[in-house]
Amino acid sequence: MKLATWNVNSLKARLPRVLELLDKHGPDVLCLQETKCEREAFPHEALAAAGYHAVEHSAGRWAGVAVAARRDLPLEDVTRGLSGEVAPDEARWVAARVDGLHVASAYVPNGRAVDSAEFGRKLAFLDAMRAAAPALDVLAGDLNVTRADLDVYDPLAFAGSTHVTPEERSRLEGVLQAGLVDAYRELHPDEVGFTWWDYRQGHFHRRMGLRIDYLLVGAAHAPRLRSCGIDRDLRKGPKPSDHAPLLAELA
DNA sequence: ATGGCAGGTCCGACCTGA
Repeated sequence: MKLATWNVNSLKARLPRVLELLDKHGPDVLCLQETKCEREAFPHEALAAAGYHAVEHSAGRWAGVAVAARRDLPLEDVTRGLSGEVAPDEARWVAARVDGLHVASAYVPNGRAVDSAEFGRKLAFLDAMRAAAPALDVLAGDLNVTRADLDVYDPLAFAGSTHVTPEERSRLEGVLQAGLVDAYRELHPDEVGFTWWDYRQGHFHRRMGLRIDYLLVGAAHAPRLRSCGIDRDLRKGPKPSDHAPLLAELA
């Protein structure tokens, strides 16, 4: 079973690259974040032509998430929105049962600044994810938290910023303690695995990134993990997202 | 020290992202 997750920063702008990913990797399940489209504008037809179908939770110009799957894998028990989240209309969570697995696609709020109201809402979203985690087999998405300093290109430069604080990191650990395993870190304990790079100043080519996208799998599935990696090639080329997709394979 | 890129939308600056 091939799993993938990608923050596409507009599904409309990124549709050619998403189709490229499907053709190149043929994942069974692809979780998407920042689709940034109205529900009516979701490109179901283009995905169908590529052999996929999808369920989405959309909020127009901001956020938006989806779970896509190979056409022969039904998407059942769809849940839009995360129980306990502060702003359910922001479309940051969609979950479905695929091939017996309960899969969620998550886009955690950015948090803006540590002293902002948005930061408290980010922590609340992470707490709500912890509560939902025990019922999940796969929690994939842009969690907007670096798990450790290894996941930050310059920890000193990020001191005092969001994405690196003990408050955020302890909540991410809480999600893992609820029964999930960080697939990339499980297979690559010491490797840098950035998934996001600022568009500006050539950060991507200077390898100045963050690891903020995750594939978390239920602890019972961890022994089935065969590979997990980031496809940097999809961060290159025409009109890339500022995130690269993260992929994993379960035996 | 500042802004730098790319997406969206109120089509022209402004907001958001991380």
